[in-house]
This record gives sequence, C-alpha cells and structure tokens, in this order.
Amino acid sequence: MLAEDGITGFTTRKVAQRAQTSTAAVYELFGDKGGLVREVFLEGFRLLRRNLDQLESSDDPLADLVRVVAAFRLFVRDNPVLAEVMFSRPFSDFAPGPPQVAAFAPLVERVRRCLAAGLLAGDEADIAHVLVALLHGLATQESNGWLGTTQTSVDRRWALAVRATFDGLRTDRVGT
Amino acid sequence: MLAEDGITGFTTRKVAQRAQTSTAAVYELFGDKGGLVREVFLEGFRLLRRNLDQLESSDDPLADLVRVVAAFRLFVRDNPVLAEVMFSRPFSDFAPGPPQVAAFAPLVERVRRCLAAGLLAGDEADIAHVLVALLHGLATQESNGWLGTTQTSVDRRWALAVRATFDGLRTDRVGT
DNA sequence: ATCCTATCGGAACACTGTTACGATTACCTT
DNA sequence: AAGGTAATCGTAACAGTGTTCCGATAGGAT
Repeated sequence: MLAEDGITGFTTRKVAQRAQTSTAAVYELFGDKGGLVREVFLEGFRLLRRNLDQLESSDDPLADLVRVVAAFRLFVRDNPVLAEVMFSRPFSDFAPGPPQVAAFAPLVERVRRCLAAGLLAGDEADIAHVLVALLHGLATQESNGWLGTTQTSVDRRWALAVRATFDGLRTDRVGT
Repeated sequence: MLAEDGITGFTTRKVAQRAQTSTAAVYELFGDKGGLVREVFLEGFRLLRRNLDQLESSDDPLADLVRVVAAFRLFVRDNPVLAEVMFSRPFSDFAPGPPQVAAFAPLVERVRRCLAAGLLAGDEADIAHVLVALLHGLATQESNGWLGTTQTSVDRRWALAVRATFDGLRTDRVGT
C-alpha cells in the first residue's frame, strides 16, 4: 500500500478495506493508527535485516563493510516510502521507539571483523553508530534530491563519504 | 506554533485563528497547506543561516569548521520541531524543493578556507555535501534518541564522527 | 466616482482518526 | 458436547482536518 498509494493514501479505512474487514478490526488489533504504523516501521527493519543477511562474506572485511553500505543504499532506493517511514517521521502521531539495532547486526558484525583485522580502530558500538548516522544522512539526502543533481555526482559523494569515514576510523584517537 | 503545539497542532484553522483571520485568507495567500509548510521550511533555513552567520572566524580554519558543526547541532536541539520540518517530512503533502544550499554558505566558506590552508583536500562542493549529510544523519539520530542513551555516549559519537570524517578528508583520493 | 482585483468571513464538502454499541465469533471450561 | 465468556468485528456516528464555493469588502488605478 505504501509503495502504491504513498503516505497520504495509507489510511485506516483503506487498510481495513484491503484486508476485507472494517476499521473497528484495525483498532481492535493495533489500538491506534500509531500502532499500525509501528508495525510497518518494525517490518521495515526486519526486511532490511533480511536484506543484509543475504550478503556474503569474503576475506576482506573492509570490502564486506562497503558491501553493507551499498546494500543499505539500494534498500532505501528500492523502498523509498518504507524508508521514509523508517527514518523520517511521515506520520506525526507515531514516535519511533528504541533504536532498531537488531537490523544493523550484520553491519556491526562486519565492523567487529574490521576491528579484529586492524583495519579499523576504536569502539565497536561507537563506530557502528557513526556509520548508521552517516548512512541515514546520505540516504535521506539522496532521496530528497539534495545530494546532487546528476547520478555521477551523487555516486561520487557517496563514495567520498564512505571512503573518508573509513579512512578516518582507521586510527583510534578517542579522547583527543 | 510548532514549538508550542507540535506538528499535529499545526493546522490551517489554528494558523488562521492565531493570525486573527479566516482559513480562506490562508488559502488565498499560500494556496495550499503545502505552501504554508513551505514557508516555515524556508524560514527555518533562513534562521539557520542567520545562526551560522554569527559565528566568528579565527586563524584556525579547521576549528572554525568544527564550530559550524557545533552550531548546527545546537540549532537542531534548540528547535527540534522546526528541524523536523526542515530535515524530515512530517507533513506528507509537502515535498521539499531544491536543496537549501544558501543556508550552508557559512559551512562552505569554512570548507574553502580549509582547502586553501591544505587542511582538507578534494572538491569543495563534494566535501560540503558529505558534511551536510553527516550532520543531517547525526542530528536526526540524536533527536530520535538513536545515537545513544547517555549524554556522554552521544557526545562521544558526535566527536568521533566529526573527527574521523575530517581526518579522512585530509587527503584527496578521488577516483580511487 | 467607478470599476477591478485582491482579500477575506461563513458555510459547506469530502475525508480522516476514533469510538460507542450491538452482533457475531472463537475458545475454553465443565 | 454445551454453554458461557472474552475477543473480534460491522455499522454508524462524532469531532476535526484540508479545501472550496459564494458573497462581501476594501483599496487602488483610471
């Protein structure tokens, strides 16, 4: 429904209609429209997790981490409206709950391997949070068309951001 | 109104009421609720620009750039709902227009000085875009409470992200 | 003074989230 | 298997929203 009708078309009545039931059923099951959106939100992160789980691992942890980045970007491009529900807040009544850290477990795993191999340095959780924030920002900017007007410029900036961040995370300088 | 009543309280009727007029006046002037939100959106970036313009410049361009980052973070923290209108999309009908690059002119200016001083390397626009995307992501994550549970961890991750990115941007490696 | 245009008040329309009230269904205890 | 209890659902209604229509007004140009 999100992909077809967009966000404005996602209404309790239409959801009920698609499910061949009445609105009361929706409210009985989800309590709120916020609860309904919450399920979409959570399903989005489950889908992302399934997506990242399919990635293969090589003997180059850093390349594997780059693959996670690429997969994340692709996920947002393929599911723009769902990504909006996940990372923006298109339904003002729904406030996102605790960070859906489970979805990023594959990313954290790659970070851990990079740390073990000495390709990155620092705290695992900190690095993961920084990377997720970077991906979040890049993907949102790209979706809004703010990252550049041409495909090449957008790609170039993605590459630059990822490369620069990985470069900068190679040396542990906590506290400096 | 945004700060007081939140996003759900921002309705055409209430706007008209606060302005001591009728809803028709609002529609005559802004055409749409999207148009109304657009003005708030643009005013937000103007306010951000005014905020960044007040920053002083020292003889350390990199420190000046860090100050811009801090000011941006403070802006989002001080105006959470406005920032949501600017960087998320709480009103589903309003689609943000072209990138409000003017607001980030002070940031671009600092980037240029860093490039001139050899403290950063690469394309000015590319670096600026990467930085804005990073700030966007970090600020949004912090607003959602996704960047960490304690103040110190959130601060630490902001610092790590900024330092790592600047470090990584010190050497130009375009095309590699 | 007159006319035209922009602006505005009031009322209405379609639609939304939400709830009240029965009716129905499913389950589970005996 | 029977009956009762709780969950579920259809229908209709409520308040509130974006939006528009129709007059009325006001202010400036001619």
